[in-house]
Amino acid sequence: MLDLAILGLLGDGPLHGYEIRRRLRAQMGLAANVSFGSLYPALARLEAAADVEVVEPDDEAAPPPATGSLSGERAAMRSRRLVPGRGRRSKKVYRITDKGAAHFAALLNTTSNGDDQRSFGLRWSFARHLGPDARLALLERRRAQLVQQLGDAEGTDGLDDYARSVVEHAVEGISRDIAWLDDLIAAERAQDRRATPLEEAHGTAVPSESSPAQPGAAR
Amino acid sequence: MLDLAILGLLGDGPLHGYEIRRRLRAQMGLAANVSFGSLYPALARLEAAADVEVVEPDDEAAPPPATGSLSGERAAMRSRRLVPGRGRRSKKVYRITDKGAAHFAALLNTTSNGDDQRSFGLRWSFARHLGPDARLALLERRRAQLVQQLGDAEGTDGLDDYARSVVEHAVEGISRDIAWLDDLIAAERAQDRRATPLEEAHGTAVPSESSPAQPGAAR
DNA sequence: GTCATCATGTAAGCCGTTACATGATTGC
DNA sequence: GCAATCATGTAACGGCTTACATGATGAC
Repeated sequence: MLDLAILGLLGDGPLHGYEIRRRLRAQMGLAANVSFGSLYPALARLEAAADVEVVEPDDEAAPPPATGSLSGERAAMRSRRLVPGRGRRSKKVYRITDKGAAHFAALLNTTSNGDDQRSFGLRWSFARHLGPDARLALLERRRAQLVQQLGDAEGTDGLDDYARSVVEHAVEGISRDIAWLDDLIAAERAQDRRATPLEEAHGTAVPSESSPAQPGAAR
Repeated sequence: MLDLAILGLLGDGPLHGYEIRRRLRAQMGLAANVSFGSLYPALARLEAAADVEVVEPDDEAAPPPATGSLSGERAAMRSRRLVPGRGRRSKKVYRITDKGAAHFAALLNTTSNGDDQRSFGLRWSFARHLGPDARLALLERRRAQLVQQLGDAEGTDGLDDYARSVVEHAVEGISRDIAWLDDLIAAERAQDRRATPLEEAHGTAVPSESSPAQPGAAR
């Protein structure tokens, strides 16, 4: 799960560990309170597996700016600017490799993982890397989970006011999450219909980079 | 944290492991998906520490029904009914000891613990065992945490629609949680004022079992 | 008599945290 | 030059999950 997050962030441009952590806090589902004690070993592991590589300071022009993502490029520039001599210490900027990109796609499409709140938020953050079918599948799997959680809640008999308030608040939160998912599902369906106006939808399973995403209706 | 939950549930009457797990799913903040692999070792640990003890089948009349809590007593009866000969196997019903009750109080009042969502939900479920001051402190500590999380979120610049929808939804959720806490805090304050109408509040710090709880305004 | 469910337990291992140790950069 | 912050790393440890193994009970 950490690997997924790291590779996904690195997909927008090279970053160093400290910055990766900052973005995880700020952007991802939050509560993603990754500590250095897990982040750096994870980076080392990914480097050993050749999923990422260290960007050497005189290493420019290599990454084609085709994929866009201004923020990532800006961050890379900033870090390059901040390293004058690089006496074999200080910042270590990582870049994702082709192998890493493939690994990322595989992780993202893995259906077997237990999607708890964080896992779902993380995956949905990277939804633009998924095909329309995979997006819908992800949303509906999450929805089913939440519905089941609602079912588990049962009645609040025998609970005092404090305990009951916790359960009721939790139930409200889950209900709102389900409503949110329903909106997202509707938006996805609408976009799919727009993309293929008079076609019978058939085996378009999980194409990795089909429509340009950016539905504009995701709220 | 698991210990806290177990001891708290056992405070309402004897239970066996399977039932404890069922209640954790159903009642506690949910997502408390404790598995047997952690529950049973925890019970064994608590038993070794004399925080809980096994109820022997011909062991009745011992616990005075003073503390109330119908559901707990009913569960105990049921389990007793279900054990005819008890050939040294099947259900193991646990009861909390005085030592365990003290341990529970200590855990509940511990302020140092990192209160994430679950931890807070769990503690607030047991808020009736806390004094008015401790209750308010718990609420306000949690509120401060959420406010800080909101601050960490920052802007959503550079994010695509998918990632932005995740962040925005998370922010909404946190805002709602804060509003909920504000309601609870107001209710607690109102109740405190009702309890001590024309007194200057001074050193009433953390009395463990003062007012009979059940404020009736916690929603 | 056999199947589903209730019920208890053990073992291996992952994933991540806390605490510690250290070096580089920047502002005052 | 000193402090605060940025930045990277290691080591010990802990909690919880998964998978496995087993026994009792009740329904049909």
